[in-house]
Amino acid sequence: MLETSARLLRLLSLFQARRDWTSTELATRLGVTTRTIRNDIGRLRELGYPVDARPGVAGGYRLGTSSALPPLLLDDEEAVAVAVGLRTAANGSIAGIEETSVRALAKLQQVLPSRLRHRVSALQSYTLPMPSRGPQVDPDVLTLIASACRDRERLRFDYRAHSGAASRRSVEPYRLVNDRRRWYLVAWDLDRDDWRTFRVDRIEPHGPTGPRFTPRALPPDQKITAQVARGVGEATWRYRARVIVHAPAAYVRGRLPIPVEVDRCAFEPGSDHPEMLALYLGLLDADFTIVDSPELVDALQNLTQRYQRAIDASQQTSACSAHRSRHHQQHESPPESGQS
Amino acid sequence: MLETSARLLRLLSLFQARRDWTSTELATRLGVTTRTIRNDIGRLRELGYPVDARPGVAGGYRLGTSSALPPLLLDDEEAVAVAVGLRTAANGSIAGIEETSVRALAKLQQVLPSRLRHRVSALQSYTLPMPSRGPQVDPDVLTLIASACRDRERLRFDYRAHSGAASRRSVEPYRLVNDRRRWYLVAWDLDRDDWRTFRVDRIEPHGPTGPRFTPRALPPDQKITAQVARGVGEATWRYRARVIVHAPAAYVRGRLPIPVEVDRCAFEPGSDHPEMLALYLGLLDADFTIVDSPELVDALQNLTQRYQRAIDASQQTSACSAHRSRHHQQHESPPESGQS
DNA sequence: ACATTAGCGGAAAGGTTCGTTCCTAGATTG
DNA sequence: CAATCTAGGAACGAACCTTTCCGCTAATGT
Repeated sequence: MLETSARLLRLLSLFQARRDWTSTELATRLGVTTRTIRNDIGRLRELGYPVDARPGVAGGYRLGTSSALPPLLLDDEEAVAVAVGLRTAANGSIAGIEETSVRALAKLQQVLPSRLRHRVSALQSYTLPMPSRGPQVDPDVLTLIASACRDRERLRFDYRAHSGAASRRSVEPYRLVNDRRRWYLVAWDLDRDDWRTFRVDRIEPHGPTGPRFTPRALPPDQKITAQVARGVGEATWRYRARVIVHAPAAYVRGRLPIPVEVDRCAFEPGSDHPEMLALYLGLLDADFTIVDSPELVDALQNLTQRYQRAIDASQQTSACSAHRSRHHQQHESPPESGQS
Repeated sequence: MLETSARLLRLLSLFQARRDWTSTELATRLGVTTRTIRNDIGRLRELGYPVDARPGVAGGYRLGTSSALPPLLLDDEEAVAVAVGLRTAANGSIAGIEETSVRALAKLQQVLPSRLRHRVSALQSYTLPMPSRGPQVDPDVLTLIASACRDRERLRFDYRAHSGAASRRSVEPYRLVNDRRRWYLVAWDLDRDDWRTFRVDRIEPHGPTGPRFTPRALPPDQKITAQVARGVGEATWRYRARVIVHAPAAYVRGRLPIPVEVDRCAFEPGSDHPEMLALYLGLLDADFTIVDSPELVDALQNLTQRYQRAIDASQQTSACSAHRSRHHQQHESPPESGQS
């Protein structure tokens, strides 16, 4: 009866690759009678996957939308696309689905053939994704931790504390929490015998995941719950400005996919950081005026000055080598404006 | 023996939800004997899904990575995350996988329960995604066209020509081609009786897809092939600059996830538009010098001036109403710097 | 070293299911 | 009206599935 199961899977796959199939097409492709196909269709329906059928010369079978998602059968390229999409989503390009993306990514990563895994990381390294302030989180580390949480496996890593000192930790990972661009791991620290919260960007995993553990009761209070309650779809921004753009509303709407009040050209974009906002506004390719947002004005001033310095320095084109030596000198010391 | 097929599917699902399972766990969950589980594991292996098994007290079963991707069994939230991720990927946040993302999206969209579809679009509307120059393409339109191509169904839409005049078209869609941020549809125009290329952002679909058609031979020359040959993973940027950042390489690497030559702090970021590059550099929060890239210098100058104007206008805070009237006046006319 | 836990797989029994070959009926399109 | 599809019942022989036993091997922890 292995044949039957395989055939059902292939049927689902075919229905996802193309929408309409006649029973004769399916029969020849799977090497069985049309009667068997008919039986299989019945089986699929019994399994909960509704198959629409239409008689007549333009008829055929078609997989309908069920209440539950059928198994997805992806080919190599599509799998890579999904993985890459999830990684960028996990990185915070859309507010509210980071955690879920990481979970799905952990699921996919575990069954992803290694050759595809290489393609995913290769693709990502060529990417200049969502600009972000603050340190980047390695998606591999993220999925590793997510898997460990899911499978309840101990985790060992080096942790750079705020002070800069590194320490080796051994924890039981429980939750991965996302706040704007930052990721936190809530875990039971085995050495300290207490709950700790770690910043994921400071975690450097060490060795394979350890043995499985039996979960403890999570602390009831915690801001974990608050974080989780933030929920899907609730976009909250840290900064919000009111801006008037000197261009038709339709023009603005065409460039920024956010709701803009018509015939006003005034809108209130939000962002996690005023500098980000400034950059978005720069993309509008239209003049604008800021209403009541001193942070944004500051950010603009900051950027303008920095750009001006870059322009001045670059005008003297032969300055290349000189600058290079100057930078070498700076190399060991942190930049003037450190990360927040 | 529908039971058996359903059980295999559930087994796969369980293996994706958690990694390790003992046969007793699986047996109680599925309501069968452990011997049956053992048989099922054998079946899975015969189907090509390798199941690792380890004896002993810490042992159990675990789905290994096969050469082919097993069917993905996602829950609601994960499905939404995948859909959203694919949409952003299709929108061009990563070079080279746009077409594939749209294909996968079409596949997913067709089997996605309607309640999830709503959640996806709801989430997207809260998004301020990849900043982009040029008009945005509606992902719904994109997937609709992709489905029509795949299923060989006629398509009817209103098309805004470059001149602004709208016309109703009826076509046989063949290929969806992506060039940087733009999407093109290669189709056979039924009214003109010839091949035409349409810009997707100017397409407004009309009514459901029409009857199926038998495919014609695609023109052999065409730049279609060249576009397709661009292939996955080959990241080509339109502009490329050489920049020296006055900060440690580690600092830069932490903020931009791209390869940076160590101890040089010089790197060559690429982007589709010099202005984009300028904005990315602005996010580094460190001074930089441009080597040999006049376009980038121009872009910087452009931005600086625009920001300066915004700052000047915003300093006089009471200018709000004055500007508002000025903008009203401009409202019907396009902005000075139109879209390219 | 020993007990415990887990997977491995053969054999046999019994009931069920499968795929096929027929056939007729109903719906839709052109 | 003819062609083209799906729908589904009947019957038959072969194949398959689940279960119950059983002894075996391999890893782990005390």
